[in-house]
Amino acid sequence: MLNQMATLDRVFHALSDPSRRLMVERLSLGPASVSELARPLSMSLAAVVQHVQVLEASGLVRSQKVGRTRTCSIQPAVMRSAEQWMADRRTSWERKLDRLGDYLAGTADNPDTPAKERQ
Amino acid sequence: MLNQMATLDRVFHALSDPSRRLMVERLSLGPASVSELARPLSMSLAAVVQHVQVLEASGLVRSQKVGRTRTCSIQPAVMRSAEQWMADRRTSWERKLDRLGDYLAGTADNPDTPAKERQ
DNA sequence: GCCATAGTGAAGCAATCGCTTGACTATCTG
DNA sequence: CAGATAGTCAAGCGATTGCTTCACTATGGC
Repeated sequence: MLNQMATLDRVFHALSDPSRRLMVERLSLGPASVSELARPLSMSLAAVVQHVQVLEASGLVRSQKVGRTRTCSIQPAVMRSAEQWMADRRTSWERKLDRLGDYLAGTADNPDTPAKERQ
Repeated sequence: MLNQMATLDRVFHALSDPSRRLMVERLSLGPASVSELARPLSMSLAAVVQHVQVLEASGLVRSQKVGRTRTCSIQPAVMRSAEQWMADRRTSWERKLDRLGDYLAGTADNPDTPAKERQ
């Protein structure tokens, strides 16, 4: 729960960069080498390697070197946990809105009901 | 699609900070003032205001000032679109893995099948 | 063996981040 | 009205980002 916090830091930070998101999009179609990831990116290969390191540190991507090429692939676990974090907060808020809607509908003909929310 | 990119930048960046995520968690329970958001955070009120501005610029949070207090609340739309982005990439990758599994299972007794993947 | 390919490591640099402080402005409350 | 509360604005500062360049080390194909 303490470490989970730092993981979410890294995952959201990793995804906050458009070049890194492009790499993830490419990798969602299948594994790729670093040079393959670099191809559409108009920046030095060294810069791409640094992006790969950020993705790898976040747990979103795993890579292994075979011969002289490093092949990267997606690791869906932490992606799912970041999704889950967002879904939990969002649905919590949306359920709250729904309950408020029900409350307002239920008290429309009974306006003297106290403002305290129902469970 | 061009603007969507920049929005995702801001949303993921906004969520990459633990203090801002804590604010979102608080807000998922219901609206709150800036001071309320500041309470558990051991930093100056000015810093909290800056965090609120980041959240607001991302579209995750909306706020309005009444009297001297600014009340913040969650705006679930962009949260959902960030979730969707992740889910799309993750499921694309997972479906790919599934097809690979099917392929390997289907050709277990027919190892001469070419390596090209099936559609 | 030679040369192109694929990556690594380190230094450096401008821009951005997260935060502080201090001065200031409203808005309530007694 | 006096003082506390809630927030705003701006300057500044150290740390981190996202790059670059240069030098270097494998590895692979002819």
